[in-house]
Amino acid sequence: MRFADVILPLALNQTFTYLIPEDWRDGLSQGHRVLVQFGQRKIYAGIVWRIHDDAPSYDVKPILDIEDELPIVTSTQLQYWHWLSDYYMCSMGEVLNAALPAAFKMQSETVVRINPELEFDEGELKEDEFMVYDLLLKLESLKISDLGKQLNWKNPMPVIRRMYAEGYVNLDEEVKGTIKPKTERRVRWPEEYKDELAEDAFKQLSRAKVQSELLLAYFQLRESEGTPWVREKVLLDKAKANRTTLKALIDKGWLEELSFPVEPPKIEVSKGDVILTDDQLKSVADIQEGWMEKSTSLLYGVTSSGKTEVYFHLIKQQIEQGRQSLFMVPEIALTAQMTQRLQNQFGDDVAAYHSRMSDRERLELWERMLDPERRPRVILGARSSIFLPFDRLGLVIVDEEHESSYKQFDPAPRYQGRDAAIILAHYHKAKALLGSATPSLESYHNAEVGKYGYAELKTRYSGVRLPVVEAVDIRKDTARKQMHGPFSPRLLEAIKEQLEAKNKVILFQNRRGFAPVIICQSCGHSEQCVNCDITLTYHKYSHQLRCHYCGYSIDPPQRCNSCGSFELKMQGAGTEKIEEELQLILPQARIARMDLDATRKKNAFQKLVDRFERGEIDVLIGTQMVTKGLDFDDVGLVGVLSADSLLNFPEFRAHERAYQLMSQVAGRAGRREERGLVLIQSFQPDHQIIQQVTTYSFEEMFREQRADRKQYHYPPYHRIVHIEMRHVKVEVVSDAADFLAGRLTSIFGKRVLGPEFAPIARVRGQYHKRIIIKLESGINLAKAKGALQTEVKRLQFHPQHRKVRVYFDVDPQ
DNA sequence: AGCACGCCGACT
DNA sequence: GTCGGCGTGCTC
Repeated sequence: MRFADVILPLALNQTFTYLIPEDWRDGLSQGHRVLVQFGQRKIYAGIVWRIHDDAPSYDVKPILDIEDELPIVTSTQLQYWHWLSDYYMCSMGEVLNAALPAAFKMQSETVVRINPELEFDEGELKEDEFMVYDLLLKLESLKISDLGKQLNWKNPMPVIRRMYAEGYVNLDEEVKGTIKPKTERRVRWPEEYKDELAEDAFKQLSRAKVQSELLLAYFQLRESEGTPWVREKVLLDKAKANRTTLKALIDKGWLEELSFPVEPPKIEVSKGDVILTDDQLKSVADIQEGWMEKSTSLLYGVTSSGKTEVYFHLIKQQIEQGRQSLFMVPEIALTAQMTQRLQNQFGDDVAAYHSRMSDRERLELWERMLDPERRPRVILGARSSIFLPFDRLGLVIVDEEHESSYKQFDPAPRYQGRDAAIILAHYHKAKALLGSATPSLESYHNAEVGKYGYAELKTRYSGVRLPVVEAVDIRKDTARKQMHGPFSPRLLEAIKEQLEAKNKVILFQNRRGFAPVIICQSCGHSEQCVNCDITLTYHKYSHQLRCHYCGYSIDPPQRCNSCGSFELKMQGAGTEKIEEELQLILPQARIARMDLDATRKKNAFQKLVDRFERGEIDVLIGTQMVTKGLDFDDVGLVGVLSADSLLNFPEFRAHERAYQLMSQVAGRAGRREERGLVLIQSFQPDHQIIQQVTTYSFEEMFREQRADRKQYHYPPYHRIVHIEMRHVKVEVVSDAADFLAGRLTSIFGKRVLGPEFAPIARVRGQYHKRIIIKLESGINLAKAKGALQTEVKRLQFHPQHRKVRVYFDVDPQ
């Protein structure tokens, strides 16, 4: 008897053992996708983790089906996923859920149908049973979840079970099928016909002018495309005919039709060799020298220094050795631009992978990567691309490695994409390269202590000089009431100057804490979310007050709900509001916004970028988005509207992040002939971070911040684990958190902080408490995590604490 | 996580 | 007395 331990896509910390039916004994291996029953009804597709013949002491269920001929997950992937689940303290099932494209995930649903065998009188049905019966007469089959929705019942299962027991209905577990490949129709001149027969055809069609033109067009296309199977769409376009005409030809037997899988369009390769400057060659050499002894190198390259060319050069080397490269970027928005550049260089050897792709596209890439014949050698992806089935991976590049969006927060696995990518490289014995214009403190530290190799790229090519960065003190302007909304006179003057000189302007507004809220002017009340401890923010496009956390939304009130006053005022300076204000002051200026709302639609980001590039926009107002990897010509001025919100953010990386963000956005300013200008408005212009930004003192910032990190026990000297506890009742979480913190303190001593309420104490109706563990480097991490897990499990034995949900976040943001 | 089972308050 | 709410425990 052979058994398979199967990973199920659930948050359960174990695999489940199933019997392998005789027929498949030799055909099943690790990484295969199998269909299994779990519990009394549910059917899931799981992944085979291990095959063995140790019969368990309990009854096992058999594997119901094998979904694919070959394993869809490689053993390297499984090992790596195991590391992820171990390190980030989550189940393999949770990793599986994050890793597999949705099209691979299968889950059964119970479907109800009327039992056709049974004869019965409708009169014998109870009222609720009749409602179900009546619905089924109309709809034939129905998922139980849909049935509940249709009848507006909370729990339809008891009624259904009763009806099933009486034999009125049948229940089936139906697993939704996998996505079929996208197809397109093609037509051809029937194979058995000689070409001479065409004369007969045209003779027969002499009175059907459109049809004979269509047939003629077919023969022309067959000639020009060199294939008998001509795509219908191409044919119809050429002949300017419609499908009815074509159908007539097919019916008469002069053409035959068949569906083919869509072939991806061939990509033209411009192949212009990557020619590197001396500086770039030097950094390539430095990177490779780092790789001699270390697996990871850091490339510190200022904006516009040509990091991309260095990346391309290294990727090209990998291709020459027949190895794959993963090129990770932090934002989906950036993949479109970069895919284009990569494809120009490497043709259809390039594939992209990110969350905006359809299920089918993601499935197709996965399958393509499993196929040695079709495997792309360059993958451009967002953080989730670490899960792909790589083979012979030689290089992992993490661009803009300092970006906080590499960290996945919810749901688990809460992984840091950059760190996970380094481990991915390790599992493939590949090399990793981290690149940034403002390296993260951790990476720069690792380079300095010799853990990473290090290379620099400090000259901006094309001779563009770094912009002048100036702090604008808005304390006096505010006191003297000289501010025009969010604009100081200095900034406004500078904008006007630039517009007169026909230069472009970028204005940066940090998103955090600047969402517009409606506040009562007499009592200070603002509308709160009913589920979360959060003020509802105003969304102009839907004219609604919305909660960012749970999506709860209401119409904006006419009068204050607390004191009844009609004096309600919009506050906060979101990008929308800044746009409006600036438009009032400068009615002639062409202003556009680049934020999450404005770029929600597909391609909206790219369209904005193109318009700005073509000079159709004078002023671009944006959030974090404008800081990321966009290179425009003729940006004369960059304005940071408020540095303070960045500096005062309550988290240990706030200062580092403020420096990075401001430096990145400043890097967007630059012109060929003149130096660009960057203005940073702040109430604390003497703040050391602002000073360091204006003087380009990365090194100084790094040392200061690192000293702080050391003093206050933060990374890279200490590792942080958050334990987050949630429950609907405050007392319940608080008691459990106090209890757990007490236990942990007895083990970890002063390494335990809290419990405290999370920054937003209540989300979706649940109270959040947080315990912070700070573990000094050098401590046995595995052992420490083991102890954490043991203590959390111990909560289960206390009835008053067991209902509290506990989540780990290792290396939180 | 999902789902079944079982115990207790609300209504016929 | 029945219904259905939710707390509890298990899933190979």
